[in-house]
Amino acid sequence: METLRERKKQRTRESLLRAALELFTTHGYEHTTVDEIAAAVDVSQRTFFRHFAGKEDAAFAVQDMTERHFLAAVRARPAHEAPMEALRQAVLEGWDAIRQTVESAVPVELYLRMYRTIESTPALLAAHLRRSVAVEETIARVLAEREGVDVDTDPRPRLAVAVFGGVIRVTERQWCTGEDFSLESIRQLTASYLDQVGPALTGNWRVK
Amino acid sequence: METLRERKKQRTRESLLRAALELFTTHGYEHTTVDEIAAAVDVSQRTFFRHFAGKEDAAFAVQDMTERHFLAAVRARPAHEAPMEALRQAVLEGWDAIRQTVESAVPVELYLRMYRTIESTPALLAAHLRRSVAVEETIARVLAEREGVDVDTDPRPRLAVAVFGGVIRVTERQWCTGEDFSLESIRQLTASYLDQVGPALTGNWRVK
DNA sequence: TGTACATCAGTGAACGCGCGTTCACTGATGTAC
DNA sequence: TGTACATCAGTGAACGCGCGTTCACTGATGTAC
Repeated sequence: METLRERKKQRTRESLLRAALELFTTHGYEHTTVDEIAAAVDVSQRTFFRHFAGKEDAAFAVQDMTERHFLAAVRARPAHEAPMEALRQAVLEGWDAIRQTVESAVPVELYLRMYRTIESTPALLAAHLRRSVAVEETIARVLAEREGVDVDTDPRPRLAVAVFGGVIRVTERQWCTGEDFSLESIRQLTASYLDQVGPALTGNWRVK
Repeated sequence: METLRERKKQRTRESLLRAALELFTTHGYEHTTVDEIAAAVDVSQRTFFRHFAGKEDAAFAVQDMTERHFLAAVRARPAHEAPMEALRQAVLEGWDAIRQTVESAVPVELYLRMYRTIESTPALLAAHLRRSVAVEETIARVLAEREGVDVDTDPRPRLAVAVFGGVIRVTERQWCTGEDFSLESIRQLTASYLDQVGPALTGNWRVK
C-alpha cells in the first residue's frame, strides 16, 4: 500500500467486496446483480469488473484468503508429523487465526454469514466444491513432497487429502445446518469429526 | 412406452440427448448452444426445453441413471455387511452392470466420453460435485437406517459416505487424466483405491 | 517549489451473447360413442 | 368402422435478463527535471 493512488484503489475494492457480501448474504446471491453492487458503492459497473473477474470472484475473495492461510499452515507443519496429523493441526490453527486472516478485509461475522450463503446457494456450493478440489490437489502435492513420495504414482497423498476434505465438508454442512453459528462451534466440530472418522470407517456400527 | 405418442416423444428425447452429448464431447460444453442441439435433431429450441430443464440437465441425464442404479444397489446389499463394505460392493457392481444401465439411452462409449468431458469442464465439474453431495446425503440416510443410527445426531454415516465419496472422486480424476479410458480400467482403479485408503490415513508414509 | 508530462483508476454508454420463458398456434394421435 | 372431440408434442417468433466486454474518455495522482 505504497502510494495514495494504490490506497484509494484498495479502498474501492474493499468497499465493493463489503457491499457484495452484504448484498449476497441479505438479498441472496442470485438476486444480487453486479449493477446493484456497483450502485451500492456508487461506482460504475465497469469499475467492479476492474477489481473482480466476475460476480463469483467477489463471492470467494475472502475464502481465497483463508485457503492461502491454510496452505501456508500446512507447509509450516514440522516434518516429523504424520500427514493426517499435519492437516489436522493446520486446519485447527486456521480457525484459531481466522480473525487475523480475515478482519483486514471484512468483519469475521460477515465472513461467517457469507460462508453459510455459499453453502445454501446451489451455484456457489458448486463453485466452492470445485475450488476445494483445486486446493486439495495443491495440498496433495505438498504432502507428497514432505513425505518424499511421487504424487503421480503413489495414490496415498491424494487419497489422504480427499478423505480429509470429505470430513471438512461434512463439518461445514453440519455447522451451516445447525443453530450455533459461532467460531467456537465450527472449530470444535472440526476437531470432533476428525476424531470420529477412524471409527466410522471400521466394522459395523451397531456393535458399538 | 405404451402409446405411439409416448414412443415418439421418447424418441425425440433420445435423439436430443444423443446429439447433446455428441456435441458436448466433440465441440465442448461451453461451445455448444441449446440452439445447436435442437438444430442437430431438427426440432425447435422450444422442444429441447420440453424435454430438459436446461443445458446442464441434458449433460447429466445419463449420470442420473447410473446414480439411481448405485443407490438401488446400496439398498440391496445384505444387512450383515459393514457400511464401507456395502458401499464398496455396490459401486463395483455398478461398474459391472454399467452396460445394461446405460446402453438403453446412449452407447457406453459415449457415456464414458461424456464422463471425461464433465471432469474437464469447470462448470460441469462443479455441477457434478454438487450433485455428488446430494447423492451422498441420500446414501448417508440409507446407511443410517441400515445400521439403526440417527443420521442427525450420529456423524458416522455422513463421515463414512464422505470418505467413500472422496475416494471415488480421486478415482474419477485419476481415470480421466490417465491414458486407459476403458471400463475395466476404472473398475480396477476403484477397487485398488478403496483398498489403499486405510493405509493412506495411518502413520508416516516414509516408514513403509 | 513549480512545471510538463506520464500513468492509471474510474467513467458512461453501448453492445453481444446465450439461456430460458412466453404465447397463441398446428396437426398428429388418442378416445368416446 | 366412422365421426366428433380432446389431448398434447412440437412450432416459431419474440422477448427479458444479467453477465461480461469494448471503447474512447476524464481527471487525479505520480514522476522527472
